[in-house]
Formats: sequence, structure tokens, C-alpha cells
Amino acid sequence: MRAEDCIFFQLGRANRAGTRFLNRRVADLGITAVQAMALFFLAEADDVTSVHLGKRLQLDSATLTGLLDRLTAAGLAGRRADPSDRRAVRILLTEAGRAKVKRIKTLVADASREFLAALTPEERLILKSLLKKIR
Amino acid sequence: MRAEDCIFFQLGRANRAGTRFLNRRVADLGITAVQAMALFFLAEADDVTSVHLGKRLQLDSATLTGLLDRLTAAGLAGRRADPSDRRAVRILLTEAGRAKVKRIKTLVADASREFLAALTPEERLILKSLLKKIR
DNA sequence: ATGGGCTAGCTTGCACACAAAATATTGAGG
DNA sequence: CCTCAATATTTTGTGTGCAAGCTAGCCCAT
Repeated sequence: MRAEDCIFFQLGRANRAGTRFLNRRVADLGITAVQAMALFFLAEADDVTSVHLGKRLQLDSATLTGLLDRLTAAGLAGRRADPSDRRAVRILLTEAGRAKVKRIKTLVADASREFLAALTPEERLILKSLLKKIR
Repeated sequence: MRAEDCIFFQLGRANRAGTRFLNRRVADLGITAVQAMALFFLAEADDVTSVHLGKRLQLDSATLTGLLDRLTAAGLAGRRADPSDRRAVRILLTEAGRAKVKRIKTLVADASREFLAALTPEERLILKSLLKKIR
């Protein structure tokens, strides 16, 4: 098999292209692509633990520590103690974070359309369903 | 749109899953998933410049500097001066690197099959062709 | 021949990403 | 109650990734 045909390489290449693309789009908001997705998820389910958010984002807890540090430093999210479990932390969106999510959603939707412009609507659905199958 | 349905998130999740998977498989060889792919490419086209390899791997030149440093330190690859362009560097596989590629190819092929086990052969072809379209 | 734009590669600085280990806390069983 | 395995989070160390900026070398047009 040729290296170009390796699924791991193809996934990596597509992901790098997507990340670069989205990073440039959200740079105006002063955030990164990953931060945009994290805020997007938090807008849907706030006041969750780090573990819970990690499972949704499929990110390591060590990665989340840094990510949340940066979102907190930017005033977009915050941590508060979990009242029922002193090990846990509950993550909250700030008002500034919640306001920014509105713009993020628009940017991400536009970027998605443009990024997938070469695909027909059916192909987009197929791609998404196939990506979901191999997680 | 829900965050889970965002193509950037789905690509990232699939890629993280693939990278984790391959990293564990090639860890026995003392290398990472990215290093395995770089050696795979070098086995097909040796004695190329850094720019050329970067285009094939779709990696930034800054990323390649570090990657090649590590492959060189591991004794798997090396740099030599380009005779016709004193700015350029030509990248070579060492004997140890070339020997390791044989095992890498087997591991990667096995890992690919297993990673895509949930997909039918047709679905695999479709996925690869769609990933190629959006690069 | 030489000035100036272009290219190759490296450095710096920052942001993911994960493994392994450390810390603190919980909860189940004796 | 006490122990101890399990869980939540952080820390540490290493390895990608990219933007921006640097140096050295190339080469075209004047």
C-alpha cells in the first residue's frame, strides 16, 4: 500500500486542513478552533464536570486543564467547586463567553459550508456518518 | 446545528482516535504515529528536500525541523547537503530506518484494517475518496 | 555586477494532545 | 470506623502543529 492511501495519513491531512481553515476564521475573535468548539459544546451543556466535557469533546483531561486555563484567562469560561463532590469542578460559561458563542456559531456554520464546498449534500452526509462509525 | 454535527469536530475526533490507535501500535518500535508515516513516505522517496517531504506529508517546515531532529537522533534518518543548492537539505533514511520501515508497513496495514473494521470495503473506499476531496 | 525579490530551512513562541504519575476525594466492603 | 480500589483533576514531560520572523543562498532584471 502506498503511504498516501493510508487512512491515518488521510485523516490527519484532512484534519490539519480543517483546523487551519477554522483557526483562520475564528482568529478575529481572539480564539482558536479548539476553543471555539469547546465554547460551542459548553453553550449546549453548561455547568458540567471536566470529565463530562472531556467525554463530549473526546479530549484527554490533561488537555482540558490547559484549554480551560486559557478560556478562563480570556474571561470566557470559569470553574466552580462541585457542591456534591469535592474532587470535581464544574465548568461555566461567563457572560462574555455566552455572547461570543453567538458569533462562533455563525462563523463555524459559514466555515463548514465553505470547507465542504467540493462535496454534494449527499456526500457530506455520507462523510459524517462514516466518520461517526470509526470513532 | 449541534456541535457534534460540526465537520471540524468530527474530523478532529476521528483523527484523534486514529492517532491514539496507531501510536499504541507503533510504540513498540520506539516511534510515534507521525514518525511512522514520515518513514513510510521516505521509504518511497528518499533523498528529497525538506520542502518536498513537507509537501507530501502536508506538514509545515517548522514541524518538519523537529520531526527530522527526532528521527536523526533515533538514528533512523539523516540530513546531507544538497550539492546543487546550498540552501537545501536532502533527507535520507539510514540502514536502521530502512530496516524499521518493513515492520512499520506491516503494523500500519494491520492497524488500518482493524481501525476500519466497522466499515465495509466499499465504505472504506468512499471515505478515502471523500477525505481526498476536501483537502 | 548588483540590487532586490524569492526560496529553503531554522528559531521562537504558543497551543493542542496524550501518557504517566501525583494529589485529593469518594464510596463500597469488611 | 477503616481500608482500599476507583474516580476527578492537575502536573510533568514529550511530541506534534502553525504563525511570524530570521538568515543564507539563489537568480532575474537592470
